Amino acid sequence: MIQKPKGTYDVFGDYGKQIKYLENLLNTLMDTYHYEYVRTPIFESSSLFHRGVGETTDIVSKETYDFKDRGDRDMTLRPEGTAGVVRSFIENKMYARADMPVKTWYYGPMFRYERPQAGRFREFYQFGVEVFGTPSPMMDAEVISIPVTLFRLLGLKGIQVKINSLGDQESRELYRTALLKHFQPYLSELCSDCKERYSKNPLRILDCKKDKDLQCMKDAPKLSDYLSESSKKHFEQLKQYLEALGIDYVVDEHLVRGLDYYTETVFEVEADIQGFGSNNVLCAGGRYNHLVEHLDGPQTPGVGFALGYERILSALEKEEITLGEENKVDVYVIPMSEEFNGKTFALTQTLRMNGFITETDYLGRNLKGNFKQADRLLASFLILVGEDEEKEHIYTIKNNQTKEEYQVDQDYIVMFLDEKLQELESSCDDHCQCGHHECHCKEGGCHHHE
RNA sequence: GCGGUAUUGGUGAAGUGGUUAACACGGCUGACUGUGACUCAGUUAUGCAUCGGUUCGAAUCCGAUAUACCGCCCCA
Repeated sequence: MIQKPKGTYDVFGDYGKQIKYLENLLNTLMDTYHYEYVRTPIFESSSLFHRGVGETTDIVSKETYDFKDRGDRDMTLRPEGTAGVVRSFIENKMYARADMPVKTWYYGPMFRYERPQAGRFREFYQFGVEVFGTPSPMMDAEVISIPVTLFRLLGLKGIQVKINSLGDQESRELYRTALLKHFQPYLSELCSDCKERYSKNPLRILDCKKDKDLQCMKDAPKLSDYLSESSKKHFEQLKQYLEALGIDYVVDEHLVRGLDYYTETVFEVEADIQGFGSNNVLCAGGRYNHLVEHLDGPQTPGVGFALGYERILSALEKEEITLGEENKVDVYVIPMSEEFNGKTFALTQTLRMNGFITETDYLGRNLKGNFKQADRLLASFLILVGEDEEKEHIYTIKNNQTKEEYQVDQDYIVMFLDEKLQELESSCDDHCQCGHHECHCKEGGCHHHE
C-alpha cells in the first residue's frame, strides 16, 4: 500500500468539519477587522526565503523543501508566509496604494523538512496577517489582539501573551556585540547547543533551558539596556495600547524569535496546556521594519504574526472543545422497496432544490437498515415512499424524534417540512443558555463546553 | 539532524516460537415481504506495517526499511 509522505495528513470526517468551521470563523473575523485576503504561490524562488527569512536560520539552512523545476530554476516550497506576502506587496506595488496601511491576511499550507511529532508536521497549515505602512505601536497592539480574540471566540482558556522588544536594527546590533563579548570567556562552560548558538544566533543563548542557572547567564547584559529612546517609547506605547484593549500580557526579556527579520516588537501567544511542551506556543509574530527594503522594495514598516492550525486544533482537543456542527440531515427519504427507487430519488431531488438537506438510500437496504442509517445521519424527518404514496399522492412523514407520523399531500410536503423544521430550530434556541456568540445548539446540548 | 518506544480486521484489542489468531464493539442479511433502536441466528481478515534472515515451525527471535509517537534541536 502506498502511504502518505512522512509528516503529512489527510483531512476528512470530523477533522474536516473542524477545519471548515475554523476557516469560516477566520473569514468573518478578518472581515470585521477589515483585512484583505491575499494568496501567494506555494512555491517561490529559493532566493526569496534565503534573503527574506535569513540564511542562518534553521528554517532556511536545514528545513526547506528545495527542488529544481524543469527550467533548472531553484524553487522552494514556502516554509512560512511572510516572505511571500512581502514579495507580493512589492511586486504588485501595493506600497503605492492610497489607502495605507495595507492590512492583509492569508492561510494555507507551509512546508518544513522536520522530524514530525504530535501537532507538528512537514506540511502544515498557517493562518497569518501582515500589515504594511505604519510604524505605529497601535498596529502592533491590533495585530496582537487578533489571535487573542480568535482564541477567545474558540473558547480556549489559559491564554498568555508574551511580549518583548528587540529594538531597532542599530540597538539590536549593539546588543549582539555585547553578548558575544560577554560569553566569549565562558564559551567552554556552555552546552553544545549554546556553542552553536554563539556563532549563529547569540540572542537565543539566553533562552537555553540547560544553561539557565549558570552565573554567566545571570550576569549577561540585558536587551532592555540597549534599546534606543525611540524603541523604548514604542514599547511603552504598545503596552498602553494593549491595556486599552484589555489584553493582559507579560514582558519576557528572553523572548527572541528565530527569524532574522524581526525588529522592535516580538510576541508569542501561549496556551497553558498540560503535556504540550514547546507546542504551547500557539501563535508568534512581530514587527519587521526593514524586510520590505531588504527584499528590494521601498522602506516600509511591517508587522504580522502566524499561527498553526494543527496546534490550535490539538489545543482545542485537549481542552475538550468541539468545533463545528453536526452534519444533520433534514429529511431522509426511504423507498419501501426497490421498485420505488425512481420516485424516491425524484422526491429527494425536489427536496434538495427547496433547500432541505436531504439523503436517501443508495445501497438497497431493507427498511430496518434504512431506519438505522437515518439515525446515523441524525435525520430530523423521514419520508416513506411506497405503493400507497404513489397511488394516493399522500406521503407518510415521520418525525424521527417523537416518532409522530403525518399524512401529507405531495403538494404540501415542502410547506409542511419548512414549518416543522422551523419549530424544531426555535425550540432548540430556547434551551441554549451558554451565551456563546458562535454557539449552535443541537440536541444533546451546547458544543462549547463551559 | 540526534536518541528512544511502538505498529495485530472497520474499531478496542488478547495473544511472547507449535494445530482453524481469543473476546468485545461496529457493518450486513434473515426471523419480521408498509415501520427500526430489544432479542435470536448467520455472516464479516487468503491475515499480525513491508522486505529479508534464523528455525522442522515465526504475530512472537534477529536485521533493514516505512510510518506514528516521545525527548532534544528548532519552530506555528
